[in-house]
Amino acid sequence: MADNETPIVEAPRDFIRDIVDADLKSGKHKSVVTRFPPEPNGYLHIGHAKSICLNFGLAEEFGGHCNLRFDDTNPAKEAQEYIDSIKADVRWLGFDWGKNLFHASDYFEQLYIWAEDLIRAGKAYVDDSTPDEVHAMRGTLTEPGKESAYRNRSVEQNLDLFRRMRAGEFPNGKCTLRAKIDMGSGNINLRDPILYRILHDEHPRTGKTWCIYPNYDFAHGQSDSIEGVTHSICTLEFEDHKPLYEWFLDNLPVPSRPRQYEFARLNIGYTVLSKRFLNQLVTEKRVSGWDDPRMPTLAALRRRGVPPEALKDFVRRVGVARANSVVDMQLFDFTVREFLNKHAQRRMGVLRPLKVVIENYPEGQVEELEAVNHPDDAALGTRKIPFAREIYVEQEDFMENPPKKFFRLSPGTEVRLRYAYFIKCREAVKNAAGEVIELRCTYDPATRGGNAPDGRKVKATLHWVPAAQSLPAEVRIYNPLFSRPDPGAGGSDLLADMNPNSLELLKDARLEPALADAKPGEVIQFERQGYFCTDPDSKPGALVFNRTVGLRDSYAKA
RNA sequence: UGGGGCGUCGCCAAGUGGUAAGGCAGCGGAUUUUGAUUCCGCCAUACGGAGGUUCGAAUCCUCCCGCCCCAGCCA
Repeated sequence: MADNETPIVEAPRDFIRDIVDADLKSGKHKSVVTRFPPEPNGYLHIGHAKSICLNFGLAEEFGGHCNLRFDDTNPAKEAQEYIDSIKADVRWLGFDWGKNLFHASDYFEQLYIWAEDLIRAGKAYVDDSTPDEVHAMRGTLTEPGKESAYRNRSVEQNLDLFRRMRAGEFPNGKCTLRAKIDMGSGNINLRDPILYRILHDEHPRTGKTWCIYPNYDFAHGQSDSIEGVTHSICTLEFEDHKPLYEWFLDNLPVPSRPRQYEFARLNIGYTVLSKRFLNQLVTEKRVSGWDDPRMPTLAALRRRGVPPEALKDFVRRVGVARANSVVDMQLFDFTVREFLNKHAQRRMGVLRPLKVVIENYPEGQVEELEAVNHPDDAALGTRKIPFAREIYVEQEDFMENPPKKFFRLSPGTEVRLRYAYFIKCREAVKNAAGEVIELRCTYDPATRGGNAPDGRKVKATLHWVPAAQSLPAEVRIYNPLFSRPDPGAGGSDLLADMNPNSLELLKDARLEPALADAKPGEVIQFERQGYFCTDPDSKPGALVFNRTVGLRDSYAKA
């Protein structure tokens, strides 16, 4: 692409940006501070990309900063592997948290002090109820809860018990620290929420320092406040937690007053964005790993060849709003194709080869034909492709008894071989089973390069590779992981909704020789097929390519 | 039947009292050595429904309908 072709993309507008804009203009805040707060209990997926782009994007657009903060308050589920992958994924997307890397665990001591403050103020108590009792006394959606028998312990006793919880005197589940709010609230989060639970688990960062850990509600808002976060942006399901979020800010001597805003999480047709479920797929080995290219994780999209620029553009096009929605996968495919069409070099690869013998082409002769690397960007140069008597074309480019609108090869028709010659099919050779295994064709030497001096036209141009000089390769085609647009809908089993044909392995593909030099991560268009990149499994002599996305195909659709 | 949200074209999504942006998808057509790309054109008398206020409503009021979230010592 020419350097001067920097696309001018309009800054997105949405209700959150409007709020930030207004807060800055009114002087409520002099700069914006956001945060992306993942829990390191799995890999990031495309839904997180929306949050990352929103939070980091806001900081960039309004000249503030965005913290990367790990919400690591549950050592039972969290691991270093996830911390590492999350950092790699955020960087891959092109965002930089600079010095602003934090962890909820950085604040464990401060949170503990604040918990004691609450106890001293008579606003928190240690509850010895069992988990079952807590559950039973919480009430239901329509009935109020009941107050715990331990609710009115003295401040001294609560302090003593809480300190002993911290000291490790009690086993997991023996007791909890609860806020004393309102067991009759219609908002269940306000029915004396649990603040601390006992967890004798090793924490990825604090090791064995703690055996009591704060819950999300007791950690999140205070962490935002400590960091001076101005706009704490989360998804809709946390809206019910906002009164609690504010209750802590109101009742604790916190250093700043962040405000929470909620937006609708991203959903995409034919896919599931749930860390819990993705974790299950990995654990049960239904996919090859978190980066199996069929997964919606950022690691998988990267491996599949999706450029981060395309992902960001996708998120921009989806927008930010408060209405639950399911975005068409076609929009995602579109953004990927749009970027790749502009940037990917062109090559030829035959996915399902059919041998073609050009009977009037001299035996043993090989010539080099020139091909352009990008039809719209001459600066990307050209390459040579060897042409010989035996070549391969795509099986689907031949039909013995073609329907009306089939422009490709069939007995008697003439087509162009891209960058090469016109060829005419004389005969289809079949095996005992009646399958076409070879085409006998003739070529017109006068059409070298692809144009006929007599001006005659052909209706199709086919891609091809030379038989002897092409490279064998395995090509992996990825289809949606689910066979229905709304997997799991109506309570159906997610596993049962999985697409049995999500992975197609084409082990006999043949690629033009120049593809031996394909660099890892470089995405290339196989003309008339789609965009592909080498997989980490690829080795010289045993090439493996992933299909990032196919080309639009108006013929196949018709 | 408690609390909190949301309902604008097949899918997203602007619009916040002045007479329905845009994108994807779809459909025509032009160009094309990728049935790709590119380019032109078409695509909501209508904003969940019913009333009401107003000169005027998707935008305000009332009632109704539908969908989503909440009863983890998960986040």
